[in-house]
Amino acid sequence: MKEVGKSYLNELNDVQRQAALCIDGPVMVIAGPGSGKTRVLTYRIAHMIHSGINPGQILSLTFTNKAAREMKDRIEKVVGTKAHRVWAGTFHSIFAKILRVEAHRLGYPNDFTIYDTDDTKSVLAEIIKHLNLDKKVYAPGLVRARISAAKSNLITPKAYASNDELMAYDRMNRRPMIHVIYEKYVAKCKRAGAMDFDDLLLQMFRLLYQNPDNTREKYQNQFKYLLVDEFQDTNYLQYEILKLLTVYPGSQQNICIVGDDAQSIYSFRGATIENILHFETDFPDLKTFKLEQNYRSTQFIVDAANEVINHNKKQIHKKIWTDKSDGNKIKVIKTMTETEEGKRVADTIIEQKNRFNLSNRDIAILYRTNGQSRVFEEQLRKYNIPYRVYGGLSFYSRKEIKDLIAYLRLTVNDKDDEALKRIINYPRRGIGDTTLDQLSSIANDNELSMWEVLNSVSLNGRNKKSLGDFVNLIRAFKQKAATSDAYEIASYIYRNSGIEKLLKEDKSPEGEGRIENVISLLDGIQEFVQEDEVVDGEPLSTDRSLSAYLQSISLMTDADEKETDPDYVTLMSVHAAKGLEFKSVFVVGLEENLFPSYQSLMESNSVDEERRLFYVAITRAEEYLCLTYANSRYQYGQTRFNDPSRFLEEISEHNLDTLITISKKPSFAEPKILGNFKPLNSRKPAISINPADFVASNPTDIKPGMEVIHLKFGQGKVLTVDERLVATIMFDGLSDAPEKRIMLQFAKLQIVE
DNA sequence: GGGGGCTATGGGGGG
DNA sequence: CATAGCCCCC
Repeated sequence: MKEVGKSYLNELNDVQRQAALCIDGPVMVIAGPGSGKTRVLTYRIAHMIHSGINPGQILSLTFTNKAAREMKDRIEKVVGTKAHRVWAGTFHSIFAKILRVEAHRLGYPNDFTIYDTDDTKSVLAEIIKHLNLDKKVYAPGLVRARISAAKSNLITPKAYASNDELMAYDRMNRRPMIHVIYEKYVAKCKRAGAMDFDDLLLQMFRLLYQNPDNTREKYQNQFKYLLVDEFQDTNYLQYEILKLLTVYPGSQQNICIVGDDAQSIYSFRGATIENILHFETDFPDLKTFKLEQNYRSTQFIVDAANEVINHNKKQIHKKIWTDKSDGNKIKVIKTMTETEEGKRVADTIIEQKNRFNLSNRDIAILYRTNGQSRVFEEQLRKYNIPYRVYGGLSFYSRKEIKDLIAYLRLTVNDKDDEALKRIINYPRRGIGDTTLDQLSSIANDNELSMWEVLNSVSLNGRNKKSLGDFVNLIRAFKQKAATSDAYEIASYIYRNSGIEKLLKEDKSPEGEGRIENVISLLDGIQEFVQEDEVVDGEPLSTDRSLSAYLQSISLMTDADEKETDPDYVTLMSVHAAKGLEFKSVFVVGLEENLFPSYQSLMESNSVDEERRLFYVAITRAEEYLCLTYANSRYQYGQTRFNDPSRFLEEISEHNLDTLITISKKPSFAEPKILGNFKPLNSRKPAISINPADFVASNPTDIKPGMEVIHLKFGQGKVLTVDERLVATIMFDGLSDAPEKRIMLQFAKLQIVE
């Protein structure tokens, strides 16, 4: 598309155009789902650049790297390669980039390590152990959450200890030592030259607030124009950083925030909608725009979404509407088990592909928890439908990848104790737990890194050689790293650390998969080194060091990886789907205790957040929306029976397609046997099998020839019972393998009178 | 110090 | 059900 002048502005509606053109002073855009928010942001930036603003002065913060990359691509289509000069990225990645230049002013090395959640928990576990605290009471995950919340609210360890509310809360939960752990954790990270995810924000804040060498003015001048996407998901700390960058004498306050309170789904990591309210008072000259027209979805979907979200009381008033009047009603599928749910979804995908000529890439399956992906994967595989699972175990969290990366990390930053602990005995070199404990104790007591201990203290007999070999190995790597690019050193380490040899010993398919993964990691490093893009006559990046590479991947998630063949069905969590859209969307597992989640039902108010999450889920759909739930679900080693999700009832019937009740044999689903079938929109949620009504018969009473009901398999006839009380039963409802062997002592059978 | 097998425990979303 | 952690034995 060749653009002359500013004709791109014709592609915006009135409100969108006003929001895009209003580039001076504070602006707030409240943008409903599918309202063209990204389009506004894109054209706004394009317009800025067209108006002569230096792209390098524009800072555009998003929540995923993917969103940032998309935006850059779209800006590039309008303004050309100058788009690359825009600072666009996530809060974490942009700040990490800045801190790589500035960290030394705060007492960190510029090539600091970024600790992921696992590293953090491992550091905490060590501190908890060292303090002789019970690790069951001080569960690292819990402690991490407390510390993370403190950092996100700018509460230092000292402030934490003198904060009555926090201390009282910890005492009440019998964890009065959290503030001590917090203090030690901060010190230990600093000693290790490491920042956790929260530190990337916190240290950026310190850099601006404490202002060493006038860094505050430097970045205030650097970033004259700020844009923040998904503002409802920012936390207190992020907001304070934004204020430091924009609120100062003489500032033009060119900051544009875009958000939707109805799509706030990250309060668990400290996001607060309060920020929107504060924004209005902190920037009194604010101009507000509301984008209310939904261009994405058809009428039934928009209506349903409005119905659902209106159950939340606290909201910024807006009315989302669409002019796409025709469309398909929302399909609801109920199944007996989660396996059947997977099968029905796969069937429906085949049907949609044939009837509506959809490609795989038009289709997404969205779930509340990553663990739900498995059944859908199995069924899609059966039908040979290509799919891609996002989230869950990311490439970089695979063991073999983490192992090699740990070598790279230690080579770059020898103070990185977490990396050292991971590889000091991998591959095995006879350094066991005892030695490791001693090392870490000495390190803790003397406030040294383990590497420093290894290099200074003379260790006793038995391990002397293996420890010495390890030190020499890492020294050799460090020496090589000084003169090599990231790829050369990484492949050198792969070959010489013993990892290659170890992996090649394993001839199993899994083992070969691990080698492939490591090879593709090395390929990725090579790609990084060979990056040759030139913008405005300058190379995009010049730093090909290992350190630069590690930083580039540490904030990457699975969802950010490049597509090779783009025609896949997408499987992802609802959280990960935010900002995306698909022609056809399946939202699965709509059951109480799953969506809304069990945890959310325990805490007051958090059902509202689950509802917003559901709102996000259904508004991803353009034309076809299908909601599914299963009557029973195998969870945590047992069959659970959950009511249909309350959210289903919040959609009125005229937006829904006929409820499909699925069962191979109708008799299985007949109310007269199992009872309690009710239409979906009745006041009380439908409970197809109420476990409370089910009375298990005494195992010894069950004899061959009897008709029995099984909670999961339905009705069947007992064929035999053996001496160990194992019955063979022929179930009416099971077509594949109707004969099941049931252990009567677990009493899931009721005799039919 | 290493490895196998058993038990207890947890169990959400992500940068 | 998965995994971490523990115990026990080599």
